[in-house]
Amino acid sequence: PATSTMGDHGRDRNSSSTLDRSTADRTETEPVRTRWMPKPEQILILESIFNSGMVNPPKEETVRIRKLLQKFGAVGDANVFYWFQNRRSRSRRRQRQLQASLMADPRAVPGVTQQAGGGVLPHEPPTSSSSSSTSSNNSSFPCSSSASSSPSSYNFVMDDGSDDLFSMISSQTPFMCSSHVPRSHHMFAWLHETLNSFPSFRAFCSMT
Amino acid sequence: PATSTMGDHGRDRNSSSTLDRSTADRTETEPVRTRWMPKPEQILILESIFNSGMVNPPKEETVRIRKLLQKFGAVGDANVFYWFQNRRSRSRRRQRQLQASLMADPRAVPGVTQQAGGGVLPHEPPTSSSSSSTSSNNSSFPCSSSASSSPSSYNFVMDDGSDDLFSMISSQTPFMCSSHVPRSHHMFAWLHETLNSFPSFRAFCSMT
DNA sequence: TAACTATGAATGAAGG
DNA sequence: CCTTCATTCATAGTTA
Repeated sequence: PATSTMGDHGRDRNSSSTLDRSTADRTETEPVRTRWMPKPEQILILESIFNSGMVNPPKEETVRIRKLLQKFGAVGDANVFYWFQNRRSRSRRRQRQLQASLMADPRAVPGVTQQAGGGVLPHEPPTSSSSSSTSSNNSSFPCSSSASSSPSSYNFVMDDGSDDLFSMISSQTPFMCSSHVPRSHHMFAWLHETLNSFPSFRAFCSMT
Repeated sequence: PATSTMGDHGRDRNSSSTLDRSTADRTETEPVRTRWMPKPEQILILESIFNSGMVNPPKEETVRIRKLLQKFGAVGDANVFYWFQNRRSRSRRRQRQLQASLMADPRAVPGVTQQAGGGVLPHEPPTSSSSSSTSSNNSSFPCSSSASSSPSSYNFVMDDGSDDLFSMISSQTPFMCSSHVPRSHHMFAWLHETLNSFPSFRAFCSMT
């Protein structure tokens, strides 16, 4: 009872009908629409296909993939479609961000330097040290977008497979968490100054 | 220091085979990517911005905010992005739950009704459910009360121990408004007022 | 120590 | 494609 099987890529009625929450009823025919949770085997397959270069399978291919995945659990065409769409999107964004952060701090090398801090969107390296605000990153990758040649057809991009269940390079860093907690008035001083950089703030202040 | 990975909270939906991407073998070096832990000052700022009405800052603004937060500790754009998204989502959820439980039994409108499992959650401020139209009514900021009246004993003075102030502020009631970029000074109005509840802030301002 | 809570970080599903 | 929402996973911190 999950798997949305919308036959077509396009639309699907499907309104999250916000039904009752809570109460784990024992009732059969559960109305609650739970989302598809791809099983590891399914992810493996999807990931493989994606990394093989088929990042945007046509409908025909999507159906085939779905049938394949179905051997390991219920799944609909839509699920497959969405999966590729999201994978594509997030992969690209991740890539873009990686590039951007790499530009800001060339020191971070692929080896092992990931740490807390997060990134622009998906995962990104820390921000450690005093990275002066130099980053005004732009769109940073010609990427595929330009190739609008064939609609909904193979789009071999050879993503470097930045991440997947298997080639995940564990990166851990000792690193110290600078617990630099500024004194309160220093904070205010700084905050005040910062806020003043907002024209709207100055306007507001002069208004009162 | 093994940090066993056997937690297994939640996870594990009937997965057919024995294979799980999350609880699988973590035999290697600890891949524990520590997650971002916003500092009190950062939370104050984020909360302020959120409560000012900017519940969904555009990318541009997100970067701005990140740079601001960065003064108090390492943080990435993604962290900010996630923070707002979660804040928004959970605020809404609480709202829904509140309303639901309110509909079930209008009589119970306690501020604190600890109950196991299914009760009302901690209070989240009123939210005129998009009553639409005109009246923005209000203006009553949640902070108010104690703070403004008299110097309600804020022993600032101390150079360092004034952190506890932030925890007070951060728990103040917020109000949600439509997810639009207000582009106005509401944000600053709220922030300004909030900050003014800090004697040390006022002192600082009058000093410059 | 285990259960619980709050919340950061993903990711499935849509809307535009 | 992009952005947003809802749900889920994972964990630092707290509590009994």
